[in-house]
Amino acid sequence: MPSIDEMSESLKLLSDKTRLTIMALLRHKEMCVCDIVDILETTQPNISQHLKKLKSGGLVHETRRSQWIYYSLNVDDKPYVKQVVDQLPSMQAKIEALKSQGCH
Amino acid sequence: MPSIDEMSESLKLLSDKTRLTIMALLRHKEMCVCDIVDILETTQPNISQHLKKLKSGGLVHETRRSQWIYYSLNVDDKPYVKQVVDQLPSMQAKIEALKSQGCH
DNA sequence: TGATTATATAAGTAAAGGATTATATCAGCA
DNA sequence: TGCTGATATAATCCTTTACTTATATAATCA
Repeated sequence: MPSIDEMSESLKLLSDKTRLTIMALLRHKEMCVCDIVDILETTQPNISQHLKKLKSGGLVHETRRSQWIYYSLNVDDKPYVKQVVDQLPSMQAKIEALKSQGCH
Repeated sequence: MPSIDEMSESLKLLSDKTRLTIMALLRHKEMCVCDIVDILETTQPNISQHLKKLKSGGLVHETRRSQWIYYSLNVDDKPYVKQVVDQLPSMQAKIEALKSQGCH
C-alpha cells in the first residue's frame, strides 16, 4: 500500500508538462535523449535533467547502447502511475514526424 | 480523450501532499473546512486556499449548509484522477481521532 | 591521439507555489 | 443591532523548480 508521501512524489514527477509528454512518448517505445529533444523542441540539458528526475523517482529505466542512452518506462510496480500513463494521448504523429529526419 | 495539458493540470493539483491528503479524507465523506484543519493540524487559510485550487480545478465540489461549507469529491468525470484517488491510503484512523473532539 | 557526437553536470536566473499573518465577508444568535 | 464562529481573500515571505548557458564526461571514429 503506497503512502501519501510516495504517491505525491510520483505525481509531482508526472505533473510537469514536459515530463508527462516524455512519459507519453516512452509509452510507444524506448527512445534516446536526442530523439526526445528533437520531438519536444527544447534543449538537451533540459531533457537530460527531466530524465534524471524521472529515473531517480523510479519511473523510467536507462540502458546505454554504444554512445546512445535509451530510456524506457518503468511503471509496472506502481499501479496508480501506470493507470495515468495508460491514459495519456497517443504521440504517434510526433513520432512519425521525427522518423523522416531522425537524430541518427 | 484528455490532453496532456488537462492531465498535467489535474496531476499538479494532486501532487501536493496537503491536497492529496485532503482528497484522501474526502474519499471517506464530505467534510467542512474546520474538520480538515483539525485533522491536518495546519491553519485555516492554508486549507481554504488548497480547497480553492481543488475546486477551480474541478476536483471537489462545495455546498454551503448554514455557516459551514462542506466539500466533497468530484472526480467521476476524470478516470485518471479517480483511479489515483481510489488508491489513496485510508484515513479512517485520523477521522476517528477527530470524532472525539469534533470541531462543532 | 585528436575530432566529433551524445549525454551529463554545474551555475545562475526568473517564475511558481506553499505557508503564514492580517483582514474581510458571511451566517447565526442574543 | 452587535457579537461570535466559520470561511475567504490579500499581502508577504521563503522555498522550490524549470529553463538557459556553459562546461565536463564518455564513446566512436579517423
